[in-house]
Amino acid sequence: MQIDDSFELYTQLESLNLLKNKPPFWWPNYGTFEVLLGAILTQNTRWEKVELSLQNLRDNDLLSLEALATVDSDILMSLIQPSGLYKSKAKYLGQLCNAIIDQYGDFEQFSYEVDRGWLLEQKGVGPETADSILCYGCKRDVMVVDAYTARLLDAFGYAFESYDGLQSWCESGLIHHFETDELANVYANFHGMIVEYVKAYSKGKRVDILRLTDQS
DNA sequence: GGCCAGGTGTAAA
DNA sequence: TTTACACATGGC
Repeated sequence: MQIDDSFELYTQLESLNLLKNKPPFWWPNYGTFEVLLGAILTQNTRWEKVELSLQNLRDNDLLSLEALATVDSDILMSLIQPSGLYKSKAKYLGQLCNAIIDQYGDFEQFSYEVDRGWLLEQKGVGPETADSILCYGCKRDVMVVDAYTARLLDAFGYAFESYDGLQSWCESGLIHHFETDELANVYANFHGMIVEYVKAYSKGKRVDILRLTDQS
């Protein structure tokens, strides 16, 4: 069996109830400033390590735009050390927080006004991080794709040349099946389901798609 | 012990 | 314009 479009994949994933024990819209603290931190900290790093760093920041009252914009960089580095790549991440986080304050004032305004182009201009923010911030932090109708997404679709015989190509395939199959104001939540859950599926049903780098194809 | 994780920036070729 | 490597920690 083949997956013809992303809507078919989406409905198959939904039937597996993969998000039942997850936070709403998958990413912890969806729609808050904390998502922005997680998006940077999780780069090439396991989420459990990000949680350690976030807890360190919380214990030091640093989970705010203003606090992170001014905190001493040595302190920041030591608190996010569990997530690895901590020197770069500390620098990028500080710069990003300062840029947001300069450009938008606060996180709420940022979340309404920021666009993908502005995020991509910031050091340390590539396509996946930008889209994670837009989708899970700013509640925008943007689909995050990543190595898990590519791996799952590879198992169905799909290959994409670029991040944008993969993203377009995911979004275009869904866009006509939902109301415009539903898309942000649909994309958020879709990406979350993909990650959870691949985590649950992979052996090494091979994804077992039988769990999906067996459904129908 | 080597490969990998919810990537990105930079410098060679 | 593509490719290779560094960034850093810890799980398996």
